[in-house]
Amino acid sequence: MPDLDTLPDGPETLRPALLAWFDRHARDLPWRTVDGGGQRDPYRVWVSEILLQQTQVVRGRVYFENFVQQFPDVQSLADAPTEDVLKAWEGCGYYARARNLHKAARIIAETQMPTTYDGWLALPGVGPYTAAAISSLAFGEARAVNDGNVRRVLARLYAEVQPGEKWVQAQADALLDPHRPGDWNEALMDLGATICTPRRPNCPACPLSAHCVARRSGDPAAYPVAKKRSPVKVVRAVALLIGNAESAYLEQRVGPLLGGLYGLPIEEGEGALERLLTRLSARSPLFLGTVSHSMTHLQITLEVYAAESELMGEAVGARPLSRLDHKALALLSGQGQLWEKPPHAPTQGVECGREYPQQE
DNA sequence: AAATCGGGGAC
DNA sequence: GTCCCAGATTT
Repeated sequence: MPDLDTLPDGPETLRPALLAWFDRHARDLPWRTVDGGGQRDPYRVWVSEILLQQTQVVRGRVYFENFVQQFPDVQSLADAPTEDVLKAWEGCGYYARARNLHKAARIIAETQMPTTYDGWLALPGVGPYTAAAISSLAFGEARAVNDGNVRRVLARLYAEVQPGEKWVQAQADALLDPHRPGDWNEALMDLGATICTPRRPNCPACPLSAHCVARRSGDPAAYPVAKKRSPVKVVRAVALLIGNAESAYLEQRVGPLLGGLYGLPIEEGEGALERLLTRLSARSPLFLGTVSHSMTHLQITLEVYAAESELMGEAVGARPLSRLDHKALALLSGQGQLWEKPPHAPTQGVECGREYPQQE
């Protein structure tokens, strides 16, 4: 016969414990507002869930407030140009979220808004987590979410060192309170975000501490083990600035990386500067400096040159730009000396800098 | 199953 | 520097 003292406690024990805590400590967040009938606006729930993918709440909140003010409903979003949506997303990262959100809005405007998990899952940018979140939070469907918070909380609750996706979903499904699915999902996520944190969980404040196997083990932060990461790729590229920090020649990027955003013309590899000059009919390049930009899987070093060309610049502020391009443009704002070549260029050991003509 | 896709918070 | 963040999509 198994030792009952070491068995994890069941749903009947855990549900009331966590929900009672949630009723008192739920975070006050703008997408949680309800109407007179106690219902949430599915559009606001949807927008928030897309914004919060891999984005911390404090940060997503700022973008959410601005986004729903500019696009208060599905129709206004569907009617907007993609570029306006990207501009509202500027600086938030993972821009495929904005592109897919906009694409889905146009699909909804042409058909109707889904009301079920399966319906939401069929839309671009909506995966298993987001479909479960929207269907439970806005429509009361009994679907258990599986995000980073849920994974960590359940891994500790059951002392599972390497919780797989299937395992987490199975535990989440079993624990979900079918009477309050939305509240249960948010309770688990609030707990993970405020109490059961990655580095130093605040176990004394946790409503589940008496039931947590990882805490009983003495080192709850050891669960789960960190996921392996692929090595960061190092990239070197050259950018050309025609114009100045306020008005410059920009290109719209294509492809998955920063796709849809605008930025300085860029080339990679051998002869990058020469190819840029030829492609843009530019001349008299002057080295402005380098900017380094780190992303999760990329470490980009950009050598920025200023050059002259007949190409017309445009107002930089009107376009959506990545942080990388804002850094590159900032070289022209607070610059000191400019160089014909990078100071570290191995061609000669003598510095050959010269003053750049003052811009008026 | 593993890579790719941003940028920043917290340590 | 590390790991992580209300993940989804592509390879």
